[in-house]
Amino acid sequence: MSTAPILRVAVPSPLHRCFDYLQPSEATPVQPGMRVRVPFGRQQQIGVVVALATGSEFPLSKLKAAHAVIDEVPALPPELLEFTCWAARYYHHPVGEALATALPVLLRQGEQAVPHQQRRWHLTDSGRSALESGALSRAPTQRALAERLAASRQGLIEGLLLGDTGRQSLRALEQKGYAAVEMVADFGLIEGSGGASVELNADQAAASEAIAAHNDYACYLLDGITGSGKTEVYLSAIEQTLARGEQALVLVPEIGLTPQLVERFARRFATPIALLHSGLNERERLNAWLAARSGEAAIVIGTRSAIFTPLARPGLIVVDEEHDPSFKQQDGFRYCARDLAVVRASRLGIPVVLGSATPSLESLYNVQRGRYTLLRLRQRAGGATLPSFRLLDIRSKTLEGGLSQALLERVQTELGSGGQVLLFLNRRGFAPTLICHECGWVAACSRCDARLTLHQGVGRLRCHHCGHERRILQHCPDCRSLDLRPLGQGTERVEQVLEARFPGHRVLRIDRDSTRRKGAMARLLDEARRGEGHILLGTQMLAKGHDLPDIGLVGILDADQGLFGSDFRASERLAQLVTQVAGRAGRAQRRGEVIIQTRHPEHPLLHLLLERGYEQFAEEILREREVVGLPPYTSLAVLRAEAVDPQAPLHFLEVARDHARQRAGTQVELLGPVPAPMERRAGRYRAQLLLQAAERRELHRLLAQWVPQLHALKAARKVRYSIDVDPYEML
DNA sequence: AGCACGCCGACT
DNA sequence: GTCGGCGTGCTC
Repeated sequence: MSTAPILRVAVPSPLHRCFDYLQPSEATPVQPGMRVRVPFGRQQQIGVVVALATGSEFPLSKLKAAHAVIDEVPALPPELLEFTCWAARYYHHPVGEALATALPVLLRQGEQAVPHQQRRWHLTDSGRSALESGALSRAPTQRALAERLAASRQGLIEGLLLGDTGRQSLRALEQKGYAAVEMVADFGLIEGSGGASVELNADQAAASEAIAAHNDYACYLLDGITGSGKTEVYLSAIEQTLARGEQALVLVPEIGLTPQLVERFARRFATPIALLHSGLNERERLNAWLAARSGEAAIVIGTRSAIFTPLARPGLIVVDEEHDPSFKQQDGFRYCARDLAVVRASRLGIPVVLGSATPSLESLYNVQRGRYTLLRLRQRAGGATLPSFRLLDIRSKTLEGGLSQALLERVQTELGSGGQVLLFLNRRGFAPTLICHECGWVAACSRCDARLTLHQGVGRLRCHHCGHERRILQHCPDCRSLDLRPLGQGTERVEQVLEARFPGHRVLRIDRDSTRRKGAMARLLDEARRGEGHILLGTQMLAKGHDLPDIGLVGILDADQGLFGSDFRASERLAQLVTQVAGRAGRAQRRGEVIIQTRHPEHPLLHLLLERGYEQFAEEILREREVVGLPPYTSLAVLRAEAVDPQAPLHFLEVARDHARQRAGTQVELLGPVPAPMERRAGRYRAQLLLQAAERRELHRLLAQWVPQLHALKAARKVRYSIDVDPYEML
């Protein structure tokens, strides 16, 4: 005799465990991955059945029954369910919350997992003969409708068939039995036209063949300098995936999912493509998700969270710009989609391609270790040469809007010869500081340990850390002086200076402020591509793989921010930024030039990067990381805490640290706690405790015991805390 | 995280 | 006399 199984349910709550339930009374067969509505405390929750069990640690008599089973088929297929649970364990995040993040919001809220339905009309056989016999000649509207239906093979969606009128005529056709309606799923997919195909160069062909050589798990690092045509390799590999009848999942950075990229895919493949990005509403997101799950979508392109897309016939995963920090989620469930892509591919037994012109140190390390296979693209399309580099010492130089005279003159000659210029400054706004010239008072944020940035365009002072905003002051609150001056350079201010200095030329400013409105970015880039003699001025947004016009001169206004960051990844990021921005220079016949302004022209890292290139630079930084024992040679985790009370975070972290000490061997080092580099943010004090281990295994052994117990500590009640495994930023 | 229970201050 | 502050404990 078999008893009904017990449902092990992950409920969205910050608790690191599952809850057991009895099956609901109507005995639907329950499978893992199905959603259930369950009583939880005094509330109701929607949870996911993680497993079926024969017993429970909890007294059987106290088990409650689930209210209802929502799905007939598991919302999460077994592979995705197990993968997500694995990720929750790896990042030490509560399973219920991890599963909730993996599900589209509508499914989290209990909606049925069905795509949007549309009414599709087609002509019946009798309708066809009626049309041929001319029976509709006296009803012109009906006749027109019937003719349009006759011309379409699969029938027409009602919205497309009808304008404002014609509804009655359509009903008439239906009543006569000439037209019939059916409900069809509308996944909102893009239908590629296909056709366009490009001849690959030798490097590209070799890379694409390597990827397609066998279809087991293998991880490839596609290291291709800017303009070497990485996308063509992806497309070619995907082509072979599709030819096997399998699906491809493509992950791109947040800013990388541009209409140009989508067009490129659509022009290449005559297949349905699903997009998953932040611009979708919840219904569209669910539709795309379902299209991937059903296999309706052959290609799925999405940002970070798309790594949790169910796939009916997975065949290949691609991660474009794999070094991009936006693959790491910075709050809640702090996963890294690039790392998870490798894990998922391995579990699925399919290849994964990580592509970048500036690979992350982690990936290069994995190549050295023989875990990844390196594929190199060394030729630039169209035979374009790499730009030349020049360091410009700006110590004791007069700057005009952050530009030295030497750089300004170079801009002048470049524009004079009809070339375009790209200037890079990683600081938006007009000026990063407003200072009183009389007494030295500076405008500071009342809620953060930070200065307010002056935004002259909107006439406000803004905190870039908490969003706090105020009017621009007319006089100093300390000494009443009217002499308040902006100090330092932001893109807004440089824009003004450039406009005054080069009146005949268009300055296109591209930063978060100028591209906030929908489509603004596309319009600016469009103008840049069409025009001549433009100056492009922007923040790091410009460095992220957009299709830019040929640039004759690239200027980096201030390289020093990246040279002395508090974060151990600062130099890696600077090198990636410089290399990516420089990659915009000289793509066509002419050799471009990159000028880097610095107050540290002797800095060895800058020289290494400019003289030997990114790869050598990366090798050197890797050696340094090995010597000082930083990732990827060690594993890190950070426990962060914040509270309004200034003492509470440090106190909690001390208690937590002592708690960990009791169960940590000598294998895991506990460093700190220390206040965060910017201690107060949005009115809360922040601190962090660093955990470091030579063996990832040891770190995880400790975290697995320790993290679930933290919530029971008294000191935890007074703070908000989070655990970050493999942190990207130590802020 | 929610949500309730429970035990001490200023008010219709 | 109550309404309500947030400390503490629980969720199968």
